Amino acid sequence: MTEKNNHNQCPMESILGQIMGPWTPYILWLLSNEDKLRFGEISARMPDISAKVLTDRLRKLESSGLINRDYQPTVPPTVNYSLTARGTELHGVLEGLNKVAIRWDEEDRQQLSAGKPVIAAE
Amino acid sequence: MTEKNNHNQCPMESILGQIMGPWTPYILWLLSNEDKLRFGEISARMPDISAKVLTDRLRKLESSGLINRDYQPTVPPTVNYSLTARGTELHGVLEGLNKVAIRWDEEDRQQLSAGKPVIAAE
DNA sequence: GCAAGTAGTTACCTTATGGTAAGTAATGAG
DNA sequence: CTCATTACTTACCATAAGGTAACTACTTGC
Repeated sequence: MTEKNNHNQCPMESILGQIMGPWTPYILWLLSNEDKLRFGEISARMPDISAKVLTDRLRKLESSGLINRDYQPTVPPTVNYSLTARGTELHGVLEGLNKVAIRWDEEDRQQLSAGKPVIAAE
Repeated sequence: MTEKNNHNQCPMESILGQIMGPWTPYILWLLSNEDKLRFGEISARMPDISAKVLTDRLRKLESSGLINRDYQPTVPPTVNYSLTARGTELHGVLEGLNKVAIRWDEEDRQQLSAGKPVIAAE
């Protein structure tokens, strides 16, 4: 990790350390929309992440208290992930971010179809 | 980068690719509160980031169109960074995140002073 | 004429991160 | 008896990311 340990300075740094990093917020976003997903379902929605890394992210989110891991010892095993109460508190933020994302995406599309290059400034 | 290129799938992935990653959202958070900061000021507020990495993050944010770089050829040089119009659109999201961060921080402090260990579950 | 000050850049090296492939457990199907 | 299934774990290796130190430019102050 680059963002060091938590509990040092401002709360913002601490929360960023928990939810930032590759894939992590996207996982939260998926779970915040579907309330329960199996490992394989998450994996299918994120084809570019390897099982190793996905496991790692899920473990970290679990130890931060943001997601629950529900292991059912069926054969083959069933593991469901869902947001904790704390995890659901991020829903509003993630939704807000998604709205911005959609807006920018639309703007960029229009720019693109208008013939302009790629980068939008100012 | 791990989150690959942009413009593939959903807008969320694209925006996360731009603002995610170590330090980046914190830089945006700083700029979204102070509307203009010199390189050295950002650096002072983030003592753990090296000049090399900070430069890299600022360049990437600039090329994403989220911040402006205003280089004044004084001696010694003055370089001011500020959010672009697009960059300011993240203010609400960052503020929302900060509110959650502060709430969790308070909760964790109370748990801590109540004697409980470290990790909060469910 | 030497140091200071800002905002970097560059080279070099170490560490962290991530991918791939193989293995594991338990059981039901064929 | 073997395969398929799920959700991993482990070992091994390649690449990416980041730190440190040194260096640049230009002018003012001493």
